[in-house]
Amino acid sequence: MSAPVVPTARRAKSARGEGDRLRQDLLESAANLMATHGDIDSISLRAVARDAGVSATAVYRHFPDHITLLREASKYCWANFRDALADARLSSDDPFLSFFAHGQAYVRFASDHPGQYRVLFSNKLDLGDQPSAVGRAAFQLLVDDVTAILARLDDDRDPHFVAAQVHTWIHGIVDLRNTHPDVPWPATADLLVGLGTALGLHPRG
Amino acid sequence: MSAPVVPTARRAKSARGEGDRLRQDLLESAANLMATHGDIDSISLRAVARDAGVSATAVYRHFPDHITLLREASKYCWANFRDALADARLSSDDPFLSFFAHGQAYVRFASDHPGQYRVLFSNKLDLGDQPSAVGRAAFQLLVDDVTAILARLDDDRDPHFVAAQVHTWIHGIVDLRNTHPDVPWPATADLLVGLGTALGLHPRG
DNA sequence: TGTACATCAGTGAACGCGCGTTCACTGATGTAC
DNA sequence: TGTACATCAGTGAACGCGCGTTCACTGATGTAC
Repeated sequence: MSAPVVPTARRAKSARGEGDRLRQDLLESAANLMATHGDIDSISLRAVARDAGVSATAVYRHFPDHITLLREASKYCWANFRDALADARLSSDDPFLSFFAHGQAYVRFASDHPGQYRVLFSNKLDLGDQPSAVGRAAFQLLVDDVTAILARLDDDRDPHFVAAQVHTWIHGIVDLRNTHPDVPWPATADLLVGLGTALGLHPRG
Repeated sequence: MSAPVVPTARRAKSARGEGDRLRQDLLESAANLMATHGDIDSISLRAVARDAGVSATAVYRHFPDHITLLREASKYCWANFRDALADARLSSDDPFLSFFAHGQAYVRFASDHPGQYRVLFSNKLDLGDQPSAVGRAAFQLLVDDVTAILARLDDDRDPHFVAAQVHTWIHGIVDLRNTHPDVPWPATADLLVGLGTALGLHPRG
């Protein structure tokens, strides 16, 4: 039923005190597997170990069990997402540009790492509070952008509501494109411009 | 790792010539498992058989293998979706009412059968052409609604583009709500009204 | 400077499990004569 | 009307597999004396 199991090259043993390197490598491997596979809880501990070039038992030196490995890998994806958004932060304080840059970073993350994106926003695994804290922070970033834009436009709509409109719509755009690449969707850029127009978030004039 | 395996009540054997009843029951069971589980390709043949109260080998009387069972179950979900939309068809030919009824039916299907919805719109399984034919038909229904509405409004936007806007947005709304029920989203009804307003699809006056 | 020893970063065999699939079978029911 | 037989709708044991996890181990490296 699954792909044939092909061991990758054996990983060189870490030097004395550098044992944490394997931990990072395992998280990387898990994130890569998510990126290609797209579904978090069918990724096996042994597959992650194989991808990292290490025996399955070596994983237990760094994670107490399978589920914790997956949870930590999910946090790792959230951290990547946060970094991608942070990198898009502009020195300019133009709220329209900031909004646009964040939107672009969001869409790019989703299309560059579709599996990781699915882990973040289409994940059934119970992960505790930490990752959703990053999610809330990202949403707050969006609320801030929208608040600044509405202020510039003298628009008295509720920024939280408009931010929720933006998020639900963008998610739909990138999720449908990721899961149905065969369907002839309009270009993402056109849909994003259309979003800004429909929601009245473009600069006037 | 998984839930303990509890056999359900043994199913009574079908009478002579009614062997196809089990086939339907297996599809029902698979759809139910998808509805609770939400992920199609980690549903085992044995779990479906167990849910139907039948031995694993009995499945092979109706489906050649595991993957075909899942594919047929996916088609079954698509048929359910099509029926849900068809039931929403109104005798009225008011395009605004028709659009609203279809939207409501879409959202209700997604919230009543989140697992089946995920199978339709967030599914990685390769299923051939048949189900996406239903998907295209459903999208065409949406295009028809939008075309009629734009005609009434003397609006010259491209109906395909506007329909894609509607679909991406509605998908984002229901998908985020299904996968993140804990997040305090605005009410779905408010988001749908907001969608109609933002996209200029409400009747004038 | 040597050496005994503790620690670190792993390995490999083994377990019991659920899985998909194959195989030979069973028992009820319809049908030909 | 009886009876032999074919067919139907399944069952249950068995297989090899990958899985998560446990266990005893190995070999390199740092450290106390």
